[in-house]
Amino acid sequence: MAYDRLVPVSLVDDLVERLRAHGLRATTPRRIIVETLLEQADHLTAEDLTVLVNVRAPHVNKATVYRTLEALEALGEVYRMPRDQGPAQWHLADHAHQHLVCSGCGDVQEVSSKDVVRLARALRAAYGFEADLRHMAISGRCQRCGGRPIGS
Amino acid sequence: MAYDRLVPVSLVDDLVERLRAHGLRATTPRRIIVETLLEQADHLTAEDLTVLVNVRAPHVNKATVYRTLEALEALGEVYRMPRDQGPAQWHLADHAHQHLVCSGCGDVQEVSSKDVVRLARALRAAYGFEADLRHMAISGRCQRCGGRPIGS
DNA sequence: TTCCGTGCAAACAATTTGCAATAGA
DNA sequence: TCTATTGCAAATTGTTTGCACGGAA
Repeated sequence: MAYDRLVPVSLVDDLVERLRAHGLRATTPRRIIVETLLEQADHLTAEDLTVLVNVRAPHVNKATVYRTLEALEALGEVYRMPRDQGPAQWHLADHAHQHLVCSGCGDVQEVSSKDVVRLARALRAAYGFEADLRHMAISGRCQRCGGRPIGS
Repeated sequence: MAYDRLVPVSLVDDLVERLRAHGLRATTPRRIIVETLLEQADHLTAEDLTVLVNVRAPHVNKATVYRTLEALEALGEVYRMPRDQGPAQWHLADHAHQHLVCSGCGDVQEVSSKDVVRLARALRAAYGFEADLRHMAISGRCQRCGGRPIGS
């Protein structure tokens, strides 16, 4: 491997090991995809991820990236966040947080609020619904966009 | 008009009038789309809506339905709810409610909780983010699906 | 040796767009 | 009349799939 590592090998191994624990094979493309994913702390699209992966491994195909993301999603290791327009964004599920999605500029801000936990408790009590707090997108206007019309 | 009205004409007029107030024309296709939308209290996809509209007006095109929904969305009259898989669902914005989307069976439940309002207040205070509560989808597991794996 | 995972290309689903004809103001 | 809106078809975008080969177990 000729490139610099931005993420400890152990973290990559850890995630790849979890793939193997579910009967999936630890292949080179998957290893590179996982490593790239871990380097990018925040959200990115399948397309973004493919481009980044291809810097290191030009032969790795878009379809493989999709299939790997799908596999990781099934294991609960990553989340897919569909958006109003454009491709879905993916992010690691390794920490609980919520997304504030601005309908003005499209910016996504990660937050964490104990009021979210309270809301989840209320939903469980009232409807028996187990809310997944690591997978929550709240639409609205960020401070910068305020009341301005979309796209300005 | 030969078909039965399930929705008061005034409601349709009202929404069509709001289109006109924004410089948009009150055309027959738009009127039928709006009327059909008002009849369907809950969520439906652009495809669903097109089929329903075509029962009355077979010539109205899918593209027109999309363009009308887009126009109504820009006016804040309807909301688009993108989903993990499959087409987006649309609903009227005439009442505030939240969506509990079950990742097991795909079911969408409408709820309303004062804890949501509390959460919105907290987000405004902490981040200056104006959450749009009429446009909120919470993922998780409904009571029926509980801990069962997806698809079962 | 077995068969899962891959690259490639083609299919697919949802949505958007270009354009000439039509119809609202 | 003037121009927004429409139907139609084709283009785009994002994602999934079929298949034969290659590599992990």
